[in-house]
Amino acid sequence: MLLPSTRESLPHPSDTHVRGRRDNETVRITVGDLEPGRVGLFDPDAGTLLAEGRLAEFPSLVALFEHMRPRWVWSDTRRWAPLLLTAGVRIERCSDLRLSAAILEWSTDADTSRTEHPPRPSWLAPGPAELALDATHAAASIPGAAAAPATASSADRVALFELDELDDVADGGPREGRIGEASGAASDALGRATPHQVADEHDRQLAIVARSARPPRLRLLLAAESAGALIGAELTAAGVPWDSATHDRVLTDALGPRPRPGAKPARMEELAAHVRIELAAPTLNLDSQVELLRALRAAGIRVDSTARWELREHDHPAITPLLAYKRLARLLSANGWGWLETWVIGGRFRPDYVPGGTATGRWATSGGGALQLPKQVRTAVVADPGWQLVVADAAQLEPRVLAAMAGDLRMAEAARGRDIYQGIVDAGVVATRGEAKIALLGAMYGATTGESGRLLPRLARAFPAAMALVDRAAATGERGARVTTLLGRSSPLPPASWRATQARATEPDATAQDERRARSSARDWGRFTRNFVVQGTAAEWALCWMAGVRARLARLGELEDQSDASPPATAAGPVFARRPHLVYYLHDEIIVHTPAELADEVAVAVRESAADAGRLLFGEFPVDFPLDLSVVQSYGDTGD
DNA sequence: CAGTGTGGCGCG
DNA sequence: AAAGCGCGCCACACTG
Repeated sequence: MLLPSTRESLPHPSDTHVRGRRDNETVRITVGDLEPGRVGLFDPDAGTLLAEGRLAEFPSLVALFEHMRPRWVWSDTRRWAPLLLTAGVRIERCSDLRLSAAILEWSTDADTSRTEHPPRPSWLAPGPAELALDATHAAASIPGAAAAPATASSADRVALFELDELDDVADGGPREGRIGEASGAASDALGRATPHQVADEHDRQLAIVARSARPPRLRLLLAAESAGALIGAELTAAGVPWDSATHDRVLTDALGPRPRPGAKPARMEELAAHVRIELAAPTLNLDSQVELLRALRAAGIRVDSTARWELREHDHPAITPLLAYKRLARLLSANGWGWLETWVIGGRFRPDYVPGGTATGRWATSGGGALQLPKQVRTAVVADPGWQLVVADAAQLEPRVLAAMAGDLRMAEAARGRDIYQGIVDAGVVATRGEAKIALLGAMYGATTGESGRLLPRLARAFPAAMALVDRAAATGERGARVTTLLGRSSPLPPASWRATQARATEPDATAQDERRARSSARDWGRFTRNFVVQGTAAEWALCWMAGVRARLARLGELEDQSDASPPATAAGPVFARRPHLVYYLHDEIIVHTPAELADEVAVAVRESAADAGRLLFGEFPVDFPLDLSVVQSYGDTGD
């Protein structure tokens, strides 16, 4: 087992005197603030304060204990991990209580009715522990999951903060908004937690997990989520190796030389002039949708928007230069010289990752647009001298996840050892690879019309189990209930406005329009929950994959530390300068920056981790997760 | 004038 | 004409 959480580690021999602990127990150490500016490390199982010191001493205190390979338990990885990384201290594993609470808060797997003592209120979780809203949801998305006959007692529903600012929580209504998002008050509370409070919260969470219907799955999810949080902090610390000169060349080739502030690049001006002539609109500002739409219609081009997909359908001499202009405008505003100056410092792009930042468990980023790096500028991602990039993405991850979740053997068979879309063609389900792709995406996204909708029945006939899973998830969402991923992340409830719309349609004086609107919004939410179970479980696979890669890279790095075959990647910071390390993550794709002589071993580690992730989630179910993997100097050289 | 909403487009 | 999910960011347009 490679995932930090699931590997039981032996305490260092010299630690056995620290406390009488069985060898197979994982040591945990909680981290918190004792008073402003002072940090404490606490052993909750021995009840001992292990160490305390000034905030500046925190990394060296952690370093003192890391050889015991403890699980570091803290409120928020985004607060604590950067302090360690800038000081050159790497840890093996942690528990992020903020992210865990966000998952457990809605974990309908947790059954509070079976215990005399409901979980203690949390100073951490921003909402009431609504633990039993929909007993059937688990069965809807987890094969073989038993529905927990749980009802939340009112004691579970107390507001967890005794803070007036959180009135909206105290009413006990469903919380809306982003997963893992903390209010200002919550952030303050997080910052002030003592190591003892952190320990209490951890105990509370462990108790919820233990009472849940599927403790091993939730345990894996929380471990993976926490590993992800650590990786997110490490990705920022290491940064994406970025060659600004290459980026500048891309910009100059496309746009012309960098213009003075306020001016448009030469290529854009040329194209704009061209468009103005063709539209006979000499003063047209192409950046204004309003003006542009008016000018297009005045020129006899019947469009309802200025969107590219719509413009593309028209044959008019203004269209080609207009589309070229829009493409350049996008490049300039999203990833132009301004972006380069703001986001690339010292040869590294350091985006701010937000692990668990979306409803489905995918990550978000804030600033820099790291998850939207256009293919065009990926040539600027270049390994340091003597280093290489191992770029890998999981081929058709979501359909494979769906096949495995649903236990659909025929679909898994179509995927095994090949392109799943081709496999579907070979199985005689549809005629072409293109049709297979459209049909499968349509199944996961909830298409109803067009080519996709037309192909769905054939897919359903060939793969009834897979189709039934997503259809069930959609039906659950249409009822306004939650669905759950394989490991136990639950979807949010629809907003109050959604419920109001549904309620209105059932009133005696409801109009046809009320009913239509209710039906439409129910379908909308059903498409969300349909996709949630697949996208969310795929995100879980990716977290496990990445956690495995991280663990294996750490082992390679220990060896590499002894050698100096490659020059250090000093811009990667003190922890990673001589070790292969993750530098980029994009839903189903990773990049490892590695000393060149280790690239082949890294590639093996990445592949083995993918296989491990499949087994962690799906056991021996015969599904595979092949990777498209390349060892390159530049991200632009991967061939896709 | 700042704050908010929307269209458009990049990524998976 | 966006059929069909999840995001973030930019510029423009509108609101108060």
